[in-house]
Amino acid sequence: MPTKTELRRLPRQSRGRRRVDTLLTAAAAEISDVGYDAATMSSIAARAGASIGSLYQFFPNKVAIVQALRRHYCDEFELMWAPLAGEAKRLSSQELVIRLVDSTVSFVERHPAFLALLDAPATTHVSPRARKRFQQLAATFLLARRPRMSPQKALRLATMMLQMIKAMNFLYRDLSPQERRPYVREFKILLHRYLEGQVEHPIK
Amino acid sequence: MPTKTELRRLPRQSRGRRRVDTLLTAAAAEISDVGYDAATMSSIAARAGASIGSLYQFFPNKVAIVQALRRHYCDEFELMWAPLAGEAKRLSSQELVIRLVDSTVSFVERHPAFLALLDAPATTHVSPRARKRFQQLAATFLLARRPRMSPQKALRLATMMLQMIKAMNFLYRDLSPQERRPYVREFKILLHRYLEGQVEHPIK
DNA sequence: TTGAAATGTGAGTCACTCCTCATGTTCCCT
DNA sequence: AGGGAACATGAGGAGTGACTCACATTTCAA
Repeated sequence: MPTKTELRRLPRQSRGRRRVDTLLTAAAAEISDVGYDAATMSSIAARAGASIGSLYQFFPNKVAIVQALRRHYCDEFELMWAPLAGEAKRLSSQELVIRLVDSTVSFVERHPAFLALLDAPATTHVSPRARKRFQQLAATFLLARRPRMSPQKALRLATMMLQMIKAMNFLYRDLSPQERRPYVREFKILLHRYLEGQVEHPIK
Repeated sequence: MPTKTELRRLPRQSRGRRRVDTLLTAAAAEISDVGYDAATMSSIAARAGASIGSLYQFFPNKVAIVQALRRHYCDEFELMWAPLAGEAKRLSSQELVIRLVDSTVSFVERHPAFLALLDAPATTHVSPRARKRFQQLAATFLLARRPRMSPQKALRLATMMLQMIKAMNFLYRDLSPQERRPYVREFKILLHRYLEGQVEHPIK
């Protein structure tokens, strides 16, 4: 049976809400500093200025913390990208790509722990349902620009697009700051060329 | 200081060489079955029909095992791709892409542990030197086809290409067998369109 | 044959980290 | 004011898994 990863208890007082917030912030900082494996429950609690017991008041285990973080990230991404769905029909293909890539870069700059979580074990991933919803969101961008495309194809392209963005995140994390710019540009070109491709492709 | 990850002792007898071989095979099987984290030194030794002590005769720690595996994989990849360097000038862009992608797919089919290691911690990665050599190899393919390209650009394109192939591996691992084919095709198209792109690109 | 080097063994040590719990403190409602 | 619920604390239980070591067995060259 899978591990329970919901909050153990929902905070009821503002003190509790502040605690949960502080704990998640500390967890993100710790994970970004030392990585998922080396981030221990004690170190997270200590960093938040809380006791171990306090941490366990709200989070039943380590996975629950990471999943809460990921849910936050998911929400922020959707908030960030939601407007694009409406604008997509007015945007050119390259403008869409630029928006998607640049917003992602600014996101990972704001959330270094997101990059550190790129190779955390699969047990910490968000639910397949949430993944699907995310893909659907990306698919709407493509469908808005080309309404005649089949939903299946839109979903396939969206999956590819998201995978490319994930690949960019990996590279972004591992490159030195001055190498990043040119590669980000390269990813825009790559995505644009891929999405732009119109003619029937010769590869069987 | 970083962990020592060389072999603790080089096997001197054929018995020893067999052991090392068996241990590495068992490690790959175990990692592919349960993942890097859950694969314990005891479980690996047991799977190889050896004792813990025997395992530690040759490998000083867990990281050393994974690095030995990765070195094997590296060698096989280079062996597999080396011929392409010579043929590249005769191959069309799409033929090159097809060869690269198909050989990678057959590789990961033969070595499921390679996929399982995709999100093992960075401490288990091969040395930056080995990485660089690999990128250089990929760069020669591109240079062979377009000798007028600057080495810097070739290296940048090679890095992108390898990153795409890595992204494909992630997707390949996470997809169901019947979903894989169409996505592999999609990656060929993506790579081809990216490498084929000739005109100055409008993205700043 | 023989002895030194190579290899094999597995119970035990050690360090570490997740998580519980009994008890204390703060908050808030009536 | 008072009492119950929410929150805080940190020592310790419990389990795990990497790694050691003293000793046994096998190999092989001289």
